Amino acid sequence: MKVYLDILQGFNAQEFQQDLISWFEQEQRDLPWRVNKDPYRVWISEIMLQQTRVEAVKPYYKNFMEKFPTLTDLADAAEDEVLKAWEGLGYYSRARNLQAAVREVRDTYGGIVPNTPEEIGKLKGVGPYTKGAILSIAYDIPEPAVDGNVMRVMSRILSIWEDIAKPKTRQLFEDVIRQVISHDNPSYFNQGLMELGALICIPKNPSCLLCPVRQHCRAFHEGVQKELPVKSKAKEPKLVPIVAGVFRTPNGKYVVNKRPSTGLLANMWEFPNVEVKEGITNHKQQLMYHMKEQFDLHVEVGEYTLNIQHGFTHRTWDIFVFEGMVQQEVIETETLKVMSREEMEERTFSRSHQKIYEACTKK
DNA sequence: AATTCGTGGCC
DNA sequence: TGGCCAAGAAT
Repeated sequence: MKVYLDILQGFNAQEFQQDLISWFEQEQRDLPWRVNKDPYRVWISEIMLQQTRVEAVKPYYKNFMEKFPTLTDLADAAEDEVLKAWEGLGYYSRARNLQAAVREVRDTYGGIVPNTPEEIGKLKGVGPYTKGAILSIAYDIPEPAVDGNVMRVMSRILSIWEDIAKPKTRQLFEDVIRQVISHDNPSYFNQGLMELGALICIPKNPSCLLCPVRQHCRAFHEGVQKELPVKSKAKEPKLVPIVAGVFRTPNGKYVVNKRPSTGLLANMWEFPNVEVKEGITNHKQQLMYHMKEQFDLHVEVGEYTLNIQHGFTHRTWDIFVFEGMVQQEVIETETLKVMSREEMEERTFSRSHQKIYEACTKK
């Protein structure tokens, strides 16, 4: 905490609050979730706005409020109906967690959204940001609500050069906000910071000449507003070599398996494959060994066919594809099947394996 | 701490 | 056109 005292040295928090809040009173956008402070309505908006743009949320929010006007309506609704109302918004676990949390409020808190950090923070889908947003906006409680906007704005205002991509950095900004938040109007203070980040203090080419708090902004005075915030890029994806086998049975069908129900590409179908262990150069032999170990299948591996690269956020698969034949009858299980082309068309394969499929069935 | 989870808009 | 996101949370 001592470190932050240096950051706030000479910063006039009170004038900053006034300028920010006055601006928000004047310039705030007319948004459907700003008609009142109903905690339920605020809650829904905050969940929908997670990682989602305002313009995308608007129509969903309106529709959602017509279908589920009160907390009780949402709690009593069928889950399918809720998911249907969420269809197209993305991050669907938000909808499931939201309804579970709303039911928790109905059953445990008599239908009243709790107003303490401890209680509200326990609700499913309510993390540090959403907790502070509901408490401040709906209940006028001076809690930080630190999202990407707030970190960008405050890193410029106070010239903070910590990497905002690191999870730990959010804690620093929460501590800073606790020191400078308005206790008279925490709602407009928090919303003002986010609105400023959305309209003026935008990521690229911020409109500093229109900014209501530029006289408080250290980055502006130092001319480094475009250098902030510091946000490290995701590190270069690691190249992961993989050997995959397109094995056919004597009657022309294909051997495929289903991925585990958790983790990367959960439940998707694919051609049998294995990550190449470091130092192993004999791909053919490793694939044969994998088929024996994993599926107890003796296979004959033919010649190397093609190479495919497929990118994810943090890794790139470098797939070496071999074609081959199975030398015995395949015992099918839930996760290992022999399929014709027609049967495969009806299953879900990951993109990478669709590429393999197309390449190997073209001829 | 690192991964995963969706979608549409932007330059 | 393809990266880069945008009012994060769960695991």
